[in-house]
Amino acid sequence: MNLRMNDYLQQIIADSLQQFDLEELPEIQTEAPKDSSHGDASTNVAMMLAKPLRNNPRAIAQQIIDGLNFDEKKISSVEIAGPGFINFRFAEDYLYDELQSILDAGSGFGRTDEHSGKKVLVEFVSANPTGPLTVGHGRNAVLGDTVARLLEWTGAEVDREYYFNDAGRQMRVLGQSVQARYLEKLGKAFEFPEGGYEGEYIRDIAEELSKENAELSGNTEDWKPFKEKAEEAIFADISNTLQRMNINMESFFNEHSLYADGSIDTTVEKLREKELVYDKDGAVWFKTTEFGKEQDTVLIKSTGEPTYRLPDIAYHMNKLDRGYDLCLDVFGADHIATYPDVLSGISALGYDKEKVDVVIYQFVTIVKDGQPFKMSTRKANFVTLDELMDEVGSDVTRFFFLMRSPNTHLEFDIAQAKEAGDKNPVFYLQYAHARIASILRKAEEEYSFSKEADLSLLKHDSEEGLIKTILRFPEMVAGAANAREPHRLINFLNDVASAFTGFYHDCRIIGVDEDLALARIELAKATAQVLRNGLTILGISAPENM
RNA sequence: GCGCCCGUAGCUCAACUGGAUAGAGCAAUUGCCUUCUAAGCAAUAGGUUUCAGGUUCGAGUCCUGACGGGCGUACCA
Repeated sequence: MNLRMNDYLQQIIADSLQQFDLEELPEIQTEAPKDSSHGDASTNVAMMLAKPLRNNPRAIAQQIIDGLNFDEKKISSVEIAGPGFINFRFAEDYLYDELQSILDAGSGFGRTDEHSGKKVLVEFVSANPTGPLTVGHGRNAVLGDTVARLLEWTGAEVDREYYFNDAGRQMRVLGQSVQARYLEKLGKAFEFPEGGYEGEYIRDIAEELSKENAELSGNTEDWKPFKEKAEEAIFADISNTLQRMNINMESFFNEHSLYADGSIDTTVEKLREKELVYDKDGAVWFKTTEFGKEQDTVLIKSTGEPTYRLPDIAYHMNKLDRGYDLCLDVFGADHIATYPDVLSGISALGYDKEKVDVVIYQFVTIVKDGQPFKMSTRKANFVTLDELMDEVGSDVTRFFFLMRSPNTHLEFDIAQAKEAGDKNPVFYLQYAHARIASILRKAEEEYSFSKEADLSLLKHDSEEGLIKTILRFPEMVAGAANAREPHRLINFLNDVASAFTGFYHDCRIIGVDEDLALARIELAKATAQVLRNGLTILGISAPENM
């Protein structure tokens, strides 16, 4: 069903409900039944009214239908079914009009204006630059980017931001690791740091450095130039990986800037003014018990170093200060603990916590050689996203991370992803698109296109079924955007491809009567358009040939 | 102990936020390329939705309690 039809149905049902003396109108839900023999749309209002009206649902449904005033060009039949559903069937004229509107909207079909005028910031990836992005980061990266794309399609103005911290202990160890490899390279005495980074990329960076500048100090206190070089090289690598995955960040936000501009200090002071902060045992504590937590939380350690919560709070205030109406954070289930504290912090300081939302995804289990594979950047035990993309390309990579609900654990079988064959459901979608493109190329040769297509010739079940399916696209995009669940769109596109295949099977295009052929060509074009638009949202290519 | 997520076909997962007969893909069996792309299609088989209660016209979905798994619960990020 499409959104306009949805609105229309709700309107005429609401009008009919006027006949009952209701204190308040129930929420009118309309939906497309799973089983198309039940019609094209159905509502359950009659059942919901059974209790307040003290009548049986089927009787109420009949009264609602009797009072229904509908346009026969849109609705062809209305009937009661089952326990009290009211089922609507769309008129053919309506389908043809809507099909035409898909063709007219073209690459814009599926866009809605629900969030137009809204500024949204999606923060994701946000891996510290200690090494290349691994398959472990993939779900975050792809999910964040695709949610951003979905929101753009509902009208929002979206910025993508990468948050990082280049000042912590991790980064010091990184610098020292590079330094050690550098000294090793020059044949000098070196000591590899405790818990250092063992990856080959560290040697590469050291190698670079030794070519550029062989005068660096071997003094272990002088690790900073090594850290800087490493950060630069690793960020270049990360940016490159992101670009390969079709991800473009508007900004990189360095946690350090929150110290530099004093926001960290200001945040603590403001919380102290509200008496939400106190000193104990040399540390600074945040009274999270005021917000329902069992314990208070340390904001600044007795060493004087803040815990990550403090900059997190300051960072979110910074985002809201930049005028965003919605700040979305994307992170794995292991980071969930920080989120309530951030909300407590910002709302205590007068910010609207409704403007901060989070997309949480469950862990990815990497399966390699049939076994679960534990990755560690430090121990150089990982599969990078680049390696994966070298094998399967970015389309498959993106698709794999998107095809499951963020809410469930994702099993990523490297071998299966590499097996670029039938096991890869992404090809099913791309294949449907390529097949249509091929048909359209052939049709160019066969038909003159001198007259306008008469869409009302599309009367076959497979034709009407396909039209009804692709019409749901805008509704599906909006639903996936609001739920922040890209996999819904994938499921839908599978339905589209499958409906098209049915049509392809039942209805030939080339070789039939020209008028009918022209109408079917339009339907094929509209289908390709929906597939293309959907794949665009997913950041996946829609090939003309396969 | 407490909190969050999860438990659905042999395997990996859906089920449009409470709807009608729980669906796909792999794997299995059987058929289909002299006609628009067989990376495909058609068909068969596969289920007490972990278990036990409850809420209501109606529960895979909500509530309670078991059982099983993952992640948190740090002066680590």
